[in-house]
Amino acid sequence: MATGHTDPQRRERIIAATLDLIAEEGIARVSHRRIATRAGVPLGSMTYHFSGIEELLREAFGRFTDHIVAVFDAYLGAAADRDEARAAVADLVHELSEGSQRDLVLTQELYTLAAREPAYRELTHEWMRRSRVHLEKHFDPDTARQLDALIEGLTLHRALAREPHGRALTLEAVARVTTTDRGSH
Amino acid sequence: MATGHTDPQRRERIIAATLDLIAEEGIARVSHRRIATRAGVPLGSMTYHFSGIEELLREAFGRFTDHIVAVFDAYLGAAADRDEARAAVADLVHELSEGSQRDLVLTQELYTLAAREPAYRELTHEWMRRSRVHLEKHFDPDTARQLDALIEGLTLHRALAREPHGRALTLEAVARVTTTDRGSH
DNA sequence: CCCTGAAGCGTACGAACGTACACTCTCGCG
DNA sequence: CGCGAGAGTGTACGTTCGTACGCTTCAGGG
Repeated sequence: MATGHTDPQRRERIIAATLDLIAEEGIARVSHRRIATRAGVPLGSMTYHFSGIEELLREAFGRFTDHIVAVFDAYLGAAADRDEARAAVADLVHELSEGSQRDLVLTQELYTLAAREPAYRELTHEWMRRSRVHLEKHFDPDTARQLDALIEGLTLHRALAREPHGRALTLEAVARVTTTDRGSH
Repeated sequence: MATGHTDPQRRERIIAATLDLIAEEGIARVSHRRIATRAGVPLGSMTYHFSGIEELLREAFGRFTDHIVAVFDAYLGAAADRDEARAAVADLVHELSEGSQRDLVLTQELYTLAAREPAYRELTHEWMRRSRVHLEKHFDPDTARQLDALIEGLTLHRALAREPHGRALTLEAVARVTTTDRGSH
């Protein structure tokens, strides 16, 4: 076609198509051609806008963490006190584990990359940092850290379990971790 | 070469090479040829022993879960009472998060597959079931479920964190989740 | 109105891929 | 000893891949 026109949306559409493809078919099936077809752009656009698949993946997961951090912000930012924060955490866990399959899959893909390549760990660090900022508004730093890990585990197990646990169990776990005084054993 | 001899170790070596390759380079870079080179077997062996990459992956991750469940058994099976169980859980979290990079990466790869394809979820179900069997020897079922999720989250966050938390924090989180009586908030 | 530089595209090439299948080799039976 | 059967292999085919690069198109200056 060669429109000769600058098209600033082109990059974004390619990135969106990349995330869709990864979510549906996995990193293993990502290729320039498949992304181009999905995005409705010519193959030549791929190398024109991105130096290679690696750069494309980094950008795509950058967009994804922006999105997922926004979800965290939406749920945790509104909480006014501890109890609201606890409820928000439970809502978040249930949203992430039974909401769009897309976010769940992309999260796992990102963790997989992060587990192997430090470059992607920057993204997960930022994500963890941002979620802790919210949690530390209501809980001390150690508790926030534990709670953050608990959110991760509950979300994953709930998403993968044959019979996902109910909201009551989520809330109980959150309450236990955020209860700072000593109980007997 | 065509030795004409049955070689029962051949399959196992291929599976081991597959796991090594996945751990080091990721699912995206798995191919018959690369596995064959790594395993020191001719290309023709690949299709002779396995109907295709899919079957190979299923078998490989089956071996991996056998291994990882054995690690769970080793840590949790020996605990004689609640406090030993708590300590074992902490040991397990720290072993998984700072032990071999290999197990960590393979775990994430498996979760990624499980998040997208139900077939792989069978493997994670069995894994979760087995770990709960151990935990339920010392804790009630709801607590075991929460603790199992906590283990997952603590392990992952510890493995990916810029500054991993110490054992004290792990133990505190475990204690909180396994403390069954009510504390004030 | 023409010219030019930037923006963007189509295509071709070499490498790597999965798979099929004709083939070689050895063991054990007769 | 000879030979059939089955285990295991080498190779060749069609496909798909990433990438390079010459080409087309058009906005804006002269």
